[in-house]
Amino acid sequence: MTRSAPLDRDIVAVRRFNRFYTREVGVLRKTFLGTPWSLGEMRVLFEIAQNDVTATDIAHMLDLDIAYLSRLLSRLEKQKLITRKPSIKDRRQYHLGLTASGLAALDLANERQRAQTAATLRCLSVTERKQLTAAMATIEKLLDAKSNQVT
Amino acid sequence: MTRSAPLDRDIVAVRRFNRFYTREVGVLRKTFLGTPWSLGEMRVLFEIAQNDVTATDIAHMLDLDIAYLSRLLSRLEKQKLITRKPSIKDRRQYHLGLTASGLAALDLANERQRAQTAATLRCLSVTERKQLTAAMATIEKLLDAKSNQVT
DNA sequence: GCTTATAGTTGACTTTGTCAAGCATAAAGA
DNA sequence: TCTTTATGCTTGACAAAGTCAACTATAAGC
Repeated sequence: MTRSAPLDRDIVAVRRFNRFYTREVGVLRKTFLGTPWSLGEMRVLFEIAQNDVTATDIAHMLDLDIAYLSRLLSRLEKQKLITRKPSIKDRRQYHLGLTASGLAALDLANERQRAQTAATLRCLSVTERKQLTAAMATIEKLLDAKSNQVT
Repeated sequence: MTRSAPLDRDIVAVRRFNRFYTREVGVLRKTFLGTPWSLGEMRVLFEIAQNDVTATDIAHMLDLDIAYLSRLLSRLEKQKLITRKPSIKDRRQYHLGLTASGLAALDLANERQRAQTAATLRCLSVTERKQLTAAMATIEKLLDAKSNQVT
């Protein structure tokens, strides 16, 4: 298999960045930024906050196993972070909603994440921040266009 | 708490990129690109391939719990991917090494990752690829400088 | 009404990950 | 040399994450 040298170099560069960035972002792996909740719980709370969703909706959006999600939701309900109201239209479904505690948990996580990002950015000058966000926009644009082509 | 509007915009931009990129990279979460091994197993195999390492070395490099690692290594040994030779100098230690199968597994993962990256890049023009890698280099440079300041 | 599809639960299981206790060996100090 | 302490690794016990198959209840198509 013959490879073009410049493409090879680019592949190496991209893989290098992937490793770098997963390490960079990976801080929030275990407990979510010092909150008592995990990243998974947070993502589920976030989806529930968006709109009127069911378990199946969330499973699709977050690519979670429905069985795992069912137990996760039970736990969240036991912790009084969410409510499950049986649907009237379809009695197999439950409409999920946040409680006040659930909303507060989400707000806390949001603020923690904001603060962490802010701490990072404060070490940069205005010019550097502009460079950073421009570079991020460039990557998003190029990779998004790519995945549209693939799909 | 008063916030500068430009900083606020940058924070939003960075968090947006974080979500974007974790989604982008997140494909390799469960099984590693269709190989029968997990990301964790691959990372361990990768470290073992580097040089003459012990369990403690790997635990430090990958920030893994030594107990978890011990079991993971047992599993890899049972699968004939690695060897554990007792050290002569220090009889508490084991020198870890890859078997032929282990090396093959690593090669396969490597090639899969390469192929995936290549597929992404092939959708871009040479100019776009240059823009992409330049943007990645910019981000690495800015964020690495940042974390050096913090530390 | 019968069949099939869908929403969700439950049981059984593996993997990931953490913590504490324990064993053997090595290193340091008396 | 003998004791103490530190180190490398294993094991037990546990919780959370995640998968798969079986199951119940309801909905929808024919």
